[in-house]
This record gives sequence, structure tokens and C-alpha cells, in this order.
Amino acid sequence: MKTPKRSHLHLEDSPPEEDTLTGPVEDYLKAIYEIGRGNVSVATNDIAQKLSLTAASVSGMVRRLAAQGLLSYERYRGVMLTDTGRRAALRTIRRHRVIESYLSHALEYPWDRVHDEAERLEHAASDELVNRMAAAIGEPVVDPHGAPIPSREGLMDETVHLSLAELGAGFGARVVQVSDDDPEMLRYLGELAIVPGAELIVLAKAPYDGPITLRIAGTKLSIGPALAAQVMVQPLSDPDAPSH
Amino acid sequence: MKTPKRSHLHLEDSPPEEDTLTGPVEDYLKAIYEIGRGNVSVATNDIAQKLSLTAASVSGMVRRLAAQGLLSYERYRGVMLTDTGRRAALRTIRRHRVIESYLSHALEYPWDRVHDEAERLEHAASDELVNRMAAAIGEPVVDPHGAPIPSREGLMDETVHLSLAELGAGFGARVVQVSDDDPEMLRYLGELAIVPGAELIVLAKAPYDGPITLRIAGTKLSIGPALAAQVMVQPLSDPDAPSH
DNA sequence: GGCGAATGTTAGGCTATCCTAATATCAGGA
DNA sequence: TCCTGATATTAGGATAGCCTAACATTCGCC
Repeated sequence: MKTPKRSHLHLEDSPPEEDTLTGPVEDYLKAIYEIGRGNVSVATNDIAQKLSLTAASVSGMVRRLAAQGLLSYERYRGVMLTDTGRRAALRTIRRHRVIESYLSHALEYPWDRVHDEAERLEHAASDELVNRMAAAIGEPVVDPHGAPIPSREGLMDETVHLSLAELGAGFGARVVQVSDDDPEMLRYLGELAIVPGAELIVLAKAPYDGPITLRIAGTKLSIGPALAAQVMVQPLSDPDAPSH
Repeated sequence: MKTPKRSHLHLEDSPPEEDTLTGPVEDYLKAIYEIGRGNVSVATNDIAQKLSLTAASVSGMVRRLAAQGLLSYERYRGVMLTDTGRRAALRTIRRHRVIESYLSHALEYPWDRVHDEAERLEHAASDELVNRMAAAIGEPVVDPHGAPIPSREGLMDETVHLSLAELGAGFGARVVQVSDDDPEMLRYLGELAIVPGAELIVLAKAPYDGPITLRIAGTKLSIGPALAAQVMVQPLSDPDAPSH
């Protein structure tokens, strides 16, 4: 729906200018993808916040990215990735998540530290390396935080999950994903055994944004709604699920 | 974990500027170390050639590095690493060689491709990652090309080896190291079984820089002196003498 | 012992990316 | 409709690295 006009030669999706993206450019594309879920218009200020840059810097960069055909941009109207930009973003996301998975599985990195390391390596690792890493650990489909890994072909599971905060009392669910960018929070979640794959049941929800009480891994505990909102879950079939 | 240990250095090497080195700066320091074997004055033009930059660029950069205390520099007189610079260089070299080894051992990278990948990763990998990689493959002491790996403490075996071109006819030797920056040459050496650890005997040396005939892995072959100069060997104690 | 070739440096410019400060546009309430 | 706060952009400048072209220094040689 939005492939922009590309004037000169028809050489765009073949091989060349893909790997010439700089680290910062990859970061912008990834941020835009993650904010907009891939195909929604994104505010420049949100990009600035996500990347910890000033809005002015983003305005400038976004103009250049548009000139390169990586996104479409109308002043004061936000930006949207083009197909080319989206592919580049997904390639970077794949690198990041494969690297995280590899560090975790093959090198026993603690899950609260894989993100920062991957953040730097994702710009330096070749596709070949990333693919070898993926193969070495059995082609994982999610990273250590449960985030889906785009395929080599650039396809990613876009399922939107319920957050634990939205789950009603009495419901059982399996943790599918947790937010990955706060190491401290990750350590805490790990201590609580709130990790992807874990099953839980919501025992009670205090009103007015009160704490949520749940049983997980045989333990009963309470967490605040802000934390619960960072935990994505897949409800289990029955409201009266067997909590084992 | 480290306090300065060398005696005659009391400048500011305490906390900050260690990890703040940029990729290009690390490349300069590494190149200077490798050209000068660590403590010899190095010509700016040689640095330029090694890094494929113009001499002018090197003059400028070298001035900045001197201002940062990473090397000492006198115009028209070449450059020498300071202790700080040497430590930084060795850290980068360690990263590079550990990464090469890891790629080769753990991910089955072919030996002619590890160099380029490591060249990019060495600037992005943390010390923790590098140390985990080293541990995972048994703390290797040489990289896949036979080059020594500096220890975590920054010490490296500085033994200077004989090249195959310098070995007299009739002498036996073990290959200890080959030059690592030409993939094509590495593939060729691999085909000939000229790899670190292999034993060979020089059968004949044609005069006037003529070809060198040798037996290796049960095969007789001839190589030119330019190639032989890229192969470092340890003579075997064949007639009488033990190695030095 | 001076001169030209070899070597090395400075001058001036370019790109990418970031910043701060000033300005422009948009959108919602009276 | 108009105003104002929120949002976004431009203007102008900094830094790191790189380049080419012009200039400076050193050195080897007769």
C-alpha cells in the first residue's frame, strides 16, 4: 500500500545497499517498528524517547531515512516504515533476538544481561553468524524473554497478547513474554519465577489498580499492576484451570 | 579488579577511558601494536597502509591519540604506544583472537572467514562475553591461525618465529602460525595442509628466491617464497640441537 | 654537504550524528 | 473561532573520522 516511488534504477531489493546501514540507522528502524508494531504511523517524539535522543535529532534523521526510502514521512505527521524499512527493521530484530537466545543458551548469560550485549552485537554480526547461532541452538522461535524471533525470511509472529494486569481473577494463564529492557525488573521477575512458559493462576485482584495476587510455581505472591502490565500471558482454556 | 602495576606510569589510567574507546581508535592501537611488536616506534605511513587509510588521516588521529595519553608522538618521528595504549591494544587483540577461536571451535566457521567477522565483533563484544567464549572452548592460547592470545591480564607470548622462507633445505619444522588477513591465501594454505601444528620438512630451496619444495602431511609440494614468508615455523630438533 | 626522493604534516572540506535554542504547527477547550 | 499548551521542526554548531592537495621535513647519496 505504500511502496514509495523510487526513482532511479530498479535495483532495490537485490543485494547491495542492505548491509550498508549504520548502527544508528538500524536503531531507528528497529525503534520505529517496535513502537508502531510495524505498520502504524509513529510520532517522532516517541522515537526520541525510545532512543534517548532529542526530538530535534530525530527530525533530522527521519528526513534522511525518508530520502533513502526506508520510511515515509510527512512533516508534523509522523513516520511509517516502507517495505524496505520494515525488512531492515525485522532483520535487526532477528539479529538481536537470536543473539540474546544464543548468549542465554550457549553461554549461560543471565537473562537480565543478554539485552545490552545483544544491543551492541546486533550491528556487528553478519547474517551468517546469526544463522549459525540460530542453528546451533535449534532454531529458537522466541528469545529468552519470550519475544518472537523473525524468520530468516523476515516473517514474525505478530500476535498481541493479554497482559497479566488484564487477566481477571480466577483465570489461569501461561506467561508468554516479559518486557526486556529493564535488567532490574528482569532479575525481580526471575526471582518470582515469572518467566516465559510458567503457568499461573490469578487468585485475586484488588480494585482501583491494587495488587494482583497469584499462584505461580506453587507459590503465592502479589505484584503491582505496573509490573503485571509488563508480563504478557496466554490464558489457559478454563477459568478453573488445574493449578497443580 | 585492576590497579596499575607497572612502575613508571602515574597518569590518569584509573577509571574511565578504558571502554570509551571507539572502534577506529581500537583499530589504530591494534595496528600500531602489531606493526611495532608492542614497543617500537612506528611510522605513520605504515599505520596508514595497514588500515587502508591515507597518511593524512593517520597524522590527525595520531595527534588525538597522543593527547589522550594512548601513545607518544613526535612529528616526523613516528609513534610509540604508552603503557595505557599497549594495554588497550592487547585487550583488543585478545578479543579478536578469542572471537576467532570461538567462531572456529564452537560455530564451525571456516578459518578463512573468522578474521573478518572478528574484526567487527571485537569492537562490540564485552570483556565478559569474550571471557565466557574463552571459557566455553577451554581457554585457548592460540587462535585458529596460530597467533598467541593475550591473557585476561594482558600478557602475550611475544616469541618471534622463523618463517618457512628462512628455513634451510633439509630442516624439519612444525607450522606454528600463518598470516591471517588474506582469506584466499588461507584457503590455499588449508588445501595444502599448511596449518598450525602440521609438521613438514624442507626438501629443496631453489636459489634466487625460487620455489621451496617440502613434504607435509605425506605430500610433496612447492610454494613460492612470498607465500613461505607468511608461514611461521618452529624448527624441529632434527640433527642434534634442541629448540632454543 | 647539498639536493631530490621519500616520508610526513597541515589546510581545508565532507558526512554522519548528535546537541541546544528558537520557531513553527497542531489540536482541544472556551 | 481563537488561544494556548503540546508537539514537532529548523537554525546553527559540535565532534569524530575520513579525504585531497599543498606544503614541510628528513634522509640517502654522490
